[in-house]
Amino acid sequence: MPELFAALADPVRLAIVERLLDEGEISAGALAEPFAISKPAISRHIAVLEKAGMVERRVKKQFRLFRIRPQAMRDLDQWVRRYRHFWETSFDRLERLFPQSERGATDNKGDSSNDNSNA
Amino acid sequence: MPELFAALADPVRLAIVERLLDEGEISAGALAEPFAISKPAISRHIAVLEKAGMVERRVKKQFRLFRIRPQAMRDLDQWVRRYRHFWETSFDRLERLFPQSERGATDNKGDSSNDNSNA
DNA sequence: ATGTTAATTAATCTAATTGTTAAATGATGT
DNA sequence: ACATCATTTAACAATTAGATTAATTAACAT
Repeated sequence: MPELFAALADPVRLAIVERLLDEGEISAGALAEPFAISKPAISRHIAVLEKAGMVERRVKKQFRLFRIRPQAMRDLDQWVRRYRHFWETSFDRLERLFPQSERGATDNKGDSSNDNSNA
Repeated sequence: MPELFAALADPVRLAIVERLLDEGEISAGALAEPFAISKPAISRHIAVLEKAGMVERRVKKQFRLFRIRPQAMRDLDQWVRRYRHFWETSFDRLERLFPQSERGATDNKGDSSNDNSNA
């Protein structure tokens, strides 16, 4: 899983993936076109996606065509779903585990419970 | 989004996130314990998660307690859901467009197959 | 005040990632 | 065989990421 997330962690790669999801099968050259970076750079981004199992290739005439591996999307979906309960509940799970009573309690000398000073 | 994916792209950070999802709020020290790496290293991993909006902290006594930001999970869910149609169909969309006979052959010389690159 | 525990920041090193240009490979067409 | 287009590999420079140890800050407790 970390490798799959890493594949999506680069803005260029994420854009490539989103385009493949939207448009279907696209050649390496066509994928490279919208970007300001060189073709070899794109080629290597695609290689990262392929190694992570995010895309697969086929050869057609002189072109390499790439497409998303649906299983990769399923894997992502399943990871998120596994923790679905976390954000699906009416109010946050942690609000229940550590409710008000506990959050301002203990002679609040240094207890800045709600000190989200970095929000 | 790429920053959020990047936060999950490291095995240590992913393990931290999964533990927070399973167990709720955990202190920095307790998060560090299962790992063989140093505490400063964990501290920086947590900082990455925080910067990406994946976790938030609060201070309680001398401890910093961390928890998942449910919104981050919702963001991930929404990204995947946006392309739900891709893997939700009874069998893969691309399986239909490029069935077995055509797929993955490395010596696919001059494959002049049906040009269904766009659907 | 002083000591103790918790956690972060600083300084530094190594390894991995990302990009470039130039050369090599693969696939087609003449 | 040869020319041509599409893409990848090689070789290298710059940046970022991840780890370590040592020093510093923060919060309590005595």
